Amino acid sequence: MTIEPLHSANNPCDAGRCGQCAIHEVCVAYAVDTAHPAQRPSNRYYRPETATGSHIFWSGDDFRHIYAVKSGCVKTYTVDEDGNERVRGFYLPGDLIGLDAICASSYPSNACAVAPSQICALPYTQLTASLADLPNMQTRMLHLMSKDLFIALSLSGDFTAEQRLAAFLLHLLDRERRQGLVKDNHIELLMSRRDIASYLRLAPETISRVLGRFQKSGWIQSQPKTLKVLNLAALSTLAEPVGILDDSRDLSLAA
Amino acid sequence: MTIEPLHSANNPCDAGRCGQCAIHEVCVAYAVDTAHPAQRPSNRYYRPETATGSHIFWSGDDFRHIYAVKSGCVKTYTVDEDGNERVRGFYLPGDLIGLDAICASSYPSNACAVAPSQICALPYTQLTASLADLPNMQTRMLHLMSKDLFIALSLSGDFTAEQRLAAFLLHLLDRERRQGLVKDNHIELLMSRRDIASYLRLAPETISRVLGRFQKSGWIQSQPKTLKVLNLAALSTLAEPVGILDDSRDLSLAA
DNA sequence: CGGTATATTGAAGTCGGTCAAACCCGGTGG
DNA sequence: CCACCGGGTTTGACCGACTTCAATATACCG
Repeated sequence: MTIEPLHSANNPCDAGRCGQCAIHEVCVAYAVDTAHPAQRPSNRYYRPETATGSHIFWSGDDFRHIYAVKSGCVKTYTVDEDGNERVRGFYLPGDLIGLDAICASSYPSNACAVAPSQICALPYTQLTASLADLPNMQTRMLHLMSKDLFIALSLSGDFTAEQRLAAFLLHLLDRERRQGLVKDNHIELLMSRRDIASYLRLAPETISRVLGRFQKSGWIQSQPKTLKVLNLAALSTLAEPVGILDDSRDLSLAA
Repeated sequence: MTIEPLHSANNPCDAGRCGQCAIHEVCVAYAVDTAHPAQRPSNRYYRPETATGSHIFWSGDDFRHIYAVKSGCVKTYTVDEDGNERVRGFYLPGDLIGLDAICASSYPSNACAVAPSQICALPYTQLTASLADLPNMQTRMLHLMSKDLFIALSLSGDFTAEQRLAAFLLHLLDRERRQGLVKDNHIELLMSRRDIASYLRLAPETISRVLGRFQKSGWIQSQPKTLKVLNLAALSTLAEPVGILDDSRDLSLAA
């Protein structure tokens, strides 16, 4: 179930900034441009770089756009009445933010950059219009939503702290590897321990402890902002029950 | 963000069994027929009733169809190497099964009827073809996937047993109410305690205990296969942090 | 009816959470 | 250059919610 790139070699949009974007081959925003070349320049969705901590939208804001991540990392999160923050998802280059808002009139969560990020805003109405024009893009859209659903369902299971963290690390490694960012199984942790903990339904202390155990076992080399995987097999075995590492499933940039 | 019914009053497909189906107004299968009237009879997707315990597909089966639930209830579940079963979702009339397989070549879970169920099988290729023809249907499809994603993300949070079970019961009540099946806040529990427990990441014993507590508080009247909600407000307050009860979000049949 | 699966109830155990203190590291300013 | 500061991270001790194990009760179905 492979997907062909959405662009053609001599597409007029390539003149714009989109064509130079690292992820344009798999970008839905780029595809929208391709469908509407009359509306050049093709970088009309492009926004200035979003700084760490800046918000893209807030919970309750009117749902108007789907956001495509070009670079960096974004988290979505909710805050309950006691002020507890809960991270619902991390979004890396190629991901779309706001898909869980389509069934509503407003966003169900806040979206905030956890690293300097480049984001494109796609008007939802225009996006759906383009989907009808471009069968390839419709396919890609369904794939992206299916992927998100699959990951959410997989990770929502009842696993040990070790299993969930192992799965998370391997998923990150896989994503970064496909972006060509990985050298020697070296992962860059763009998000804080606290955010990882919240995402995995664990306490930050637990993250520290588990990483400590992994390190003591010689499976990883842990540093605050980066992390090196030394024993992929051990982590894979541990993470297997979570099920998001199945190779037949393309959960990467291109999915 | 309301969606108009997909059928027109004098649609030729109404002659088939689909037109008499209780959920045809919101059924994607019905919409596929509407898009291809030449291929009548319209009930070609219809399958004989699936008995309780019968499987619709198995994990690893080639992904070819999306299944639409017309009546009854289906669960999807995985089994890890230790034989532990984990329920990933319950599917009620109007729901689509297999959306998390779109990004893969095979189904990631087993699907099994937990009550006598009527199921329609939609070939995925034909479904995507129809999506391009019918803007309304594309919208509906995106809504359905968004809804599933939203629910999965919401329920995947780290909540107490009480919160999760309250949210589950209210969600069930809401769904059954919209089907017109609810009389006097009386819920029919088509699935077993064990399945509910697995779905909510709890032990079956915990389900019993919490239901016992709810009953002792006078909030519900609990019976093995049915359940009556006596204090909706109390349950709603409890379930609020889970967030799947937001009225602005149409998570029902029609979403 | 009896037999089996499911549901309930009780007692003991465990994993991860909470709370508190120590540590580390980058940034600031003297 | 170094002392100080403040967030994030790490580590330890204790605690609590849920699980597990075991026994009983109830419902279902031939």
